[in-house]
Amino acid sequence: MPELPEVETIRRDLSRLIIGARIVDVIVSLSKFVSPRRLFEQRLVGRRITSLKRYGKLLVFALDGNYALQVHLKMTGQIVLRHKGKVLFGGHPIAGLLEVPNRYTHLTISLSTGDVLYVNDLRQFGYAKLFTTEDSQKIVSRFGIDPLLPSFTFAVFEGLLKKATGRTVKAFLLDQSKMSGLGNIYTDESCFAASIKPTRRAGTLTGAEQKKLYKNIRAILKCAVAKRGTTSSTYERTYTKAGSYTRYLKVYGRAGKPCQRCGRPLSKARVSGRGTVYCFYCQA
DNA sequence: TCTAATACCTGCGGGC
DNA sequence: TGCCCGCAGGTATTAG
Ligand SMILES: [Zn+2]
Repeated sequence: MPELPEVETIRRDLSRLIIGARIVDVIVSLSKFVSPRRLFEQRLVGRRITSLKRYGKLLVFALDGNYALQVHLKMTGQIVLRHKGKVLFGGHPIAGLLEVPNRYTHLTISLSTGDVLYVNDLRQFGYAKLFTTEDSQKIVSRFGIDPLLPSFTFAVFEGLLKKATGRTVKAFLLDQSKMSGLGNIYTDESCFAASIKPTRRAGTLTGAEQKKLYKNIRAILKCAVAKRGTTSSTYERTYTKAGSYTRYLKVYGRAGKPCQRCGRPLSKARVSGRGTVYCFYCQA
């Protein structure tokens, strides 16, 4: 589900409402969703939320008392904040399911503001893990560079490519230890924009192709963040404005449909274990 | 050490 | 209608 732009959208929406709030109650409905299972509730209650940060696709709630709560939404996770009778919604949309809590709610956190935070996940791949600040920092430091940071220069990108010459471009872009934040949507979109087949080996890219890929990754992610990401649902009776990047998608979800550049039908293949859409003719 | 395949889950839509 | 299959915005872990 959510990739960098969608997680960043959640982070921005939530930050305004939860920073400074204190956790007054915690309910765990699926014990394997959280860690540590035994002490989770006890350690959280009474903490104040001091910041909300994003590392790639991971959200980190910093808490006073030297704790950090890491929440990953994986494929189908959502975060919903009940605020003054309405809900603020982020992550993977489930059509027609706006009530909270619901059968996919695994974690409920009540705040001193009266708001309630729900973490839902249909496929249960996601997690909420509580660490000390130091342990959390250690985990996050192993992540690849965030492609939206100013420090992610072309030289850095080139260096990463050199260390993965044998891998497909798709596998390389999806590898969160190289860069963190790209997922299946934005990987395919970046490859199309750069006219590179996702099946190409990273080591076969020309200098010009490397540059084009780098530029398009940044441009696409920036645009997607500005558009609040890619979401297909509308959100009535909520505070949430839907993500509108959907209408900019050139290949993702368009297999068999005409390529917007050459008009021929887009191809679909399995690359690096993921459904992959590309134009056989426009992408070299 | 590197790369690829598999496991983890539930639900949906298409084909028979 | 119901059953079976493949597929879904991710990533630890395992296997080669
Ligand atoms: Zn084309």
